[in-house]
Amino acid sequence: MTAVPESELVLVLPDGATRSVAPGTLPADVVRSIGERLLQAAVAVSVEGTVQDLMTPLRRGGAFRVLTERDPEGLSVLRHSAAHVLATAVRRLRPDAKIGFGPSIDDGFYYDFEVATPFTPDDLERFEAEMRKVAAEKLDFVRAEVAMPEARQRFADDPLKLERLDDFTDPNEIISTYTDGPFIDLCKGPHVPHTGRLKHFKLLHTAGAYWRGDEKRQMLQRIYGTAWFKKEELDQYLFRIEEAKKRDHRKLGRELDLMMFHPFSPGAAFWTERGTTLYNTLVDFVRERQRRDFAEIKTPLLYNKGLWETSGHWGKYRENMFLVLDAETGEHDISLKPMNCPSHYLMYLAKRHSYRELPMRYVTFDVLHRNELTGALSGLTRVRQFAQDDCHVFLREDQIASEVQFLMRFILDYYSAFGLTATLKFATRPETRIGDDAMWDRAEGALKAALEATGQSYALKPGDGAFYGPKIDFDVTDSLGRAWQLGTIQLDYAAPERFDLQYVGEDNADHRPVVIHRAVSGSFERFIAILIEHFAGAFPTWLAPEQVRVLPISEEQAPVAEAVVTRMLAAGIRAHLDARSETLKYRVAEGARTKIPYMCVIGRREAEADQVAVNTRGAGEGQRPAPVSVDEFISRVRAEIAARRLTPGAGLG
RNA sequence: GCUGACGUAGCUCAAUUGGCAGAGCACCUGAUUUGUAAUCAGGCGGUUGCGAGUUCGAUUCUCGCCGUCAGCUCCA
Repeated sequence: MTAVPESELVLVLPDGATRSVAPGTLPADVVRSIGERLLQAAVAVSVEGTVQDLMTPLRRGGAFRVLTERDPEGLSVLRHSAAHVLATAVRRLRPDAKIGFGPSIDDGFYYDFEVATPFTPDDLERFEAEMRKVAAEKLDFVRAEVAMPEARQRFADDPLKLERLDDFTDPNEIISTYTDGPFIDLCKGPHVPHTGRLKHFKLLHTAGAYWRGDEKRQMLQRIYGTAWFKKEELDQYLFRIEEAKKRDHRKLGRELDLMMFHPFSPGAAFWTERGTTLYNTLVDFVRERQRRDFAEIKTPLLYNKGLWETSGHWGKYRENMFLVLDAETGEHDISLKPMNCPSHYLMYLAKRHSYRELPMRYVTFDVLHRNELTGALSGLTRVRQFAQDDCHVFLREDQIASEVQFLMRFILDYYSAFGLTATLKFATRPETRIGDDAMWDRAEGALKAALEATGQSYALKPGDGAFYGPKIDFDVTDSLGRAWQLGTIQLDYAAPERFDLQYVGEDNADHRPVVIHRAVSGSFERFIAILIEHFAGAFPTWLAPEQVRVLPISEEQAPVAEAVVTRMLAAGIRAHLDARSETLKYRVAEGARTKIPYMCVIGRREAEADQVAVNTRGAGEGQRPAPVSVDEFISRVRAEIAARRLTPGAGLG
């Protein structure tokens, strides 16, 4: 090894070789020294794990990796550049547009513009066509580092950029601009070498977005797009969007006759007979799991505002509560409950409790109302009326670890019953919080210890906890790979104070319990939406509103078929008869479309032998159903339901 | 709440520049009694989301309201 002057940067290549270069050297030059062809393929480089582009001077040494189209880190660089290409195109066609921010995001990018008249779908097409021109021109992305006065001068005509420049308070911070052709933007990068690298992209839609995410500021016009290195990746992405649309619970919910909505009650579902069966089956499932260790209670739906003043909700969240006029006082000082917590505290307060009773777990499935903004409503995932599997645990501080472990096991087991897996997030003390540091140390320590005892991996979300305590969030991933935040375990030290909750300890003195808020499904409404999309409407037999449909081939078998249905109902199977005067073909097609797990056909042969010919969902068209004795079929389906198997298969036996 | 788009039969969708609102499926009736992914025929079904305005005439143009969707903001 030759001695390297201290001022030199040492770059360690993946194969262990080193290069030493002067600070300020461009990565492009380093890559060229490795190979001209590598330079052609390079998208950006990674220095000590930080992605930077080829035209940003090197300021530090360390592990040096060249990123090509094969490296996923390169994708966000491409997308960010795509945003600049979009802005370049927009400025060509709409020179008056002021430019906001244009970052890369999951699956794509966006750019915000301030324009006098909003964009139309036609504009979007013209912008995309113009982007293709900009890409074809292969304009180099040129980086420049400028001093503040110069930067102000360059962006003098763009108030959005000038405001952005105000954020540069640290005089040592580098202000950089990127130029591609005539377009210049204040931007720290990184970017691909030139616009020609952008090949496979599509503009998706426009939307309004507040400047700097502040609803008090003006609304900008945001354009969303997606970009990929390979055409197949773009096609796959667009295909995935289409598939997701087919599974949309709002569409399937109507097609499968599960629920509906009506303008007279926005944000509240009407559950059909089938949907109600599904809903109740789900609630029964939770009930069964909670039978031993939880106490289900019901509390009132309406409360005087005094309760919300005590809980602290009246001041801050009143506008999200449905207030009811009290005819006697003439005031709106009654409200529908938006959550169950305070009512559980009142139940707890009604008696003196011994340390021996703890942990005590109250659970309630009551209807809750929250007056969500109209623009926030969306199908079953964001509603005004819903129910939670809402539990509050009252416990001693020394029980936190074991309780958290218990609840976590409960939640994860619950998800796995649906074939859903969850990732865990550990959220710690936020900026604004109550309680002293010692309390937070204890709470976070206990939560963390319990988390780690489970052996589950988790991500840390520092500062994302509730204001009253740390929490564990459960993000569930569905069959399309989408993540949904469902379950939560939250430690609460504030509520026991506000409500003056107590228990009598071993020492015969009063002590303050801790409260844990726990939800598993989040809300049943939202959970059902996720289940519909996760299963694409093809529910496991135990959840299916209609589990078996019995089809007599002709009128002759109708009485036998009806008797078979009766036997199935008696065995606890949700069976229906379809003896309509339609062809078997027609009835089978309809049953398949409705995603019934089993269709039992009864012809002359089956009727004589007390058998059914079973069509199993998922076996596909043209399946050759094997005859099974009615009793055998019933016992197999019962076993499948009892085991809550995810896919029907009893008939294939 | 904000920005934009949209709202035609139960559902999915048509309807030249403003000129008699239509199809498929579903539903009803009849025929058919069917051996595995939509049998045939006939019929019912509409104050074109609601309310104003412009016009000889409005599904079509304008305004307001309601709702839905894509986002933004919010989600105790």
